[in-house]
Amino acid sequence: MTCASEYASQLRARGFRMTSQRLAILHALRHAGTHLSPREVYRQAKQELPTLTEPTVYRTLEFLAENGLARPLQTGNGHLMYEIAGSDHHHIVCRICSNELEVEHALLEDLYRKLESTSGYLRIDSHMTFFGVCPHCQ
Amino acid sequence: MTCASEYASQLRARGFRMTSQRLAILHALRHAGTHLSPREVYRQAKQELPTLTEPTVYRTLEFLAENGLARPLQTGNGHLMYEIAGSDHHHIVCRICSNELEVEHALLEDLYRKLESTSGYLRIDSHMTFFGVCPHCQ
DNA sequence: CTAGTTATTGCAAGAACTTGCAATAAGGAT
DNA sequence: ATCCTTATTGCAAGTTCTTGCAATAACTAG
Repeated sequence: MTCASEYASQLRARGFRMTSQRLAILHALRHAGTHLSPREVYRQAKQELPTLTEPTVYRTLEFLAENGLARPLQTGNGHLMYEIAGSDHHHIVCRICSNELEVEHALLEDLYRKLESTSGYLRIDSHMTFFGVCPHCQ
Repeated sequence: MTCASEYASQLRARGFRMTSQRLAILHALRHAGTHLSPREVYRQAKQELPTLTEPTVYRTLEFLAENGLARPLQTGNGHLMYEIAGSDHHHIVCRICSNELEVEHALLEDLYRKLESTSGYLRIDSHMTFFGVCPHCQ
C-alpha cells in the first residue's frame, strides 16, 4: 500500500476525504523532514499544486493535527509550526541562537503522570517545546 | 514607593525609559489579574491612553516580557497571551472546553534538572502550558 | 532650567492569518 | 457509469500582527 493511500484510508475510516490539497500538504511536510511554518508549507505545496490557496493551508494543517497526521509545535514567538507525525519527541530551543535539540519522550513520562494525578486532567499533550540557553551560547 | 515608580526604576536601572504607554499597558495587565491577548491589552489600555497604537502594544508586550515585568504564555492555537509578572506557576488547559488550572512550579523542578543535565542547556524557560482533557469533559 | 542624546512612539504600508458563504468534487449508493 | 450527499475548497473581505522610518519625548548632563 502506498504512503498516500495509507493516509487516505486513515481519513476515510473517520468519514473524511482525501483531496489533492491534503496530499500536497502532507507531501511537503514529509519531504521537509523537519517542522515548517504555515507559509513555508504554502510555498512548497503550491509548487506541487499551484491552485492551492492560503486559507486551505491553514485549515488543512489544523485538520491534520487534529487527526494525528501532523503535529503542531509551539515556537518561541507564539506561532505554530507543523511537522509530519512520527516518532514521539520534544524540542529544546536556544533562546539566543535558536539552535534545536530533540528530547526523548521518556524524560517527560514522570511529569505527565504527576500532572495527571494532581490535576485530574487526562491525555496530556504529547508535545512540548522548551526554551533554554545552549552550551555554545552560555 | 508607588507601584508605578517601582517599575520605572527597574527599567531605568537597565537604561530604558518609563513611558505613559508602558504604564498604561502594565496597568491593564495588573488590573485584569489573568492573562490577556494583545488585542485585549490594546482595547483596555487604550481606554486609559487613547493615543495608544497597535504596534506599540505588540512591541511593548514583547519588551516587558524580555525585562521580566510581564510573562508570555503559549496558547493552544499558537498565539501569545501575557500576564503581569508574579508568582511562578504554569497552566494546564482543557483541549475541549478550554478550562484552565494552575500548576505549581515545584512539579517541574525535577524535569528541568533532568533536562539540563541531559541536554546541556541552561536557564530553561520558567513557563509552560500543558494541554489535556479536564475531569468534566472526560 | 536648558539643551542634547537616543530610546520610544506613531504612521503607513504590508504580511500573516481568519471567517462566511457559494461553488466544487470525493466517495458511497443505485 | 451516474447521481446524491455533504465534506472541502476558493473567493473576497476582514482582522491581527509586523516592519521601516521619521517625529517625539524621557532622561542625563551641564
